[in-house]
Amino acid sequence: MEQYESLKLKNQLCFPIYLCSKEIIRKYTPYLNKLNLTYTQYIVMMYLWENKETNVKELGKTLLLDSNTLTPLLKKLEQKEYIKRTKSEKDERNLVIKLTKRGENLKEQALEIPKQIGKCINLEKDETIILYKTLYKILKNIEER
Amino acid sequence: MEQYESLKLKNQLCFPIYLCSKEIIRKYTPYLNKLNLTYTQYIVMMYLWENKETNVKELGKTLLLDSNTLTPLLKKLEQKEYIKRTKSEKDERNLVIKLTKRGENLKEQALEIPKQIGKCINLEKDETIILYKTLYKILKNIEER
DNA sequence: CTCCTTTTAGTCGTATACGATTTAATTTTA
DNA sequence: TAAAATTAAATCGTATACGACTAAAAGGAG
Repeated sequence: MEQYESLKLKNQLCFPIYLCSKEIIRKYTPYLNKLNLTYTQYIVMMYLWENKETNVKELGKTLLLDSNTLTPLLKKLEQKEYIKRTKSEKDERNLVIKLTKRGENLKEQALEIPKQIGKCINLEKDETIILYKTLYKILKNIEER
Repeated sequence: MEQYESLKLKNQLCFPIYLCSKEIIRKYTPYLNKLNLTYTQYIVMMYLWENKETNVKELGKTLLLDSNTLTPLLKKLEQKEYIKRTKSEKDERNLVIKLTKRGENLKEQALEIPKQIGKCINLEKDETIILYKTLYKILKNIEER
């Protein structure tokens, strides 16, 4: 066992995670282009398709992103008229983020995407479940320490 | 079963991969700061600690990055005097990338990092192995189609 | 040998990602 | 209730990440 074994790329766990993240997102790109969305914009839209209304703080807590990333991204989504950004009346520090009709309608077109990506990733059902569980375990472990 | 179930964030596989990538890299950051490296610079250094000499093409093939990302990154590593960039004499299209003594020495300090990150991720041995295999399977599947 | 193609880096524009700081609104506390 | 502390979003600077394009060098066919 060599002294620097632990520093070899093939022994890193984060490296294939980093690669998978990049490469899967690359696979999303042609489908997302059709909807005029980037991957990060897409997961914001997903959150809104589920929740209808949110704010920067809440969204950031789910996506693990901060206002420094979200503010410009949300402005872009507003430009595309997929969302509306308005100050909350109850608490003007809060920004209310809502889907527009157009943003809501996009959901229909998006339905094709998970199918296509699933085909690309092409794992067995049980592999997928284990992977999924392990990833969320890592996230839980990391946030703890 | 709801019609839009497949578009919920909790049913996405890429989403936790994307989160894990970001969050693990966030954990790396304080350790990498001590070495004055970013995560991407770190994996470039890892490649060089293993291979001593490379070029943009070869490096990009391993890290799945292109010259548009690597060129500025390598220039920064050269500024820090961790690497040297020189045109190949045999083929002037090729850029020879080599460690400096200083870059080589950094390896010693880096040894602590995998230990610390391992503690953070905190998976069982067999979980790690399965995760690792599944991730490389995804990468293989993706590059195929 | 010369033109054409291929290969390798580099450049440019856009979009995250994030640490650090700022601004404005609200809440707490003395 | 006025000052201090907290909170939410925005701003700023730096560093990827990547599609599209450019420039320069090398290789190959006629």
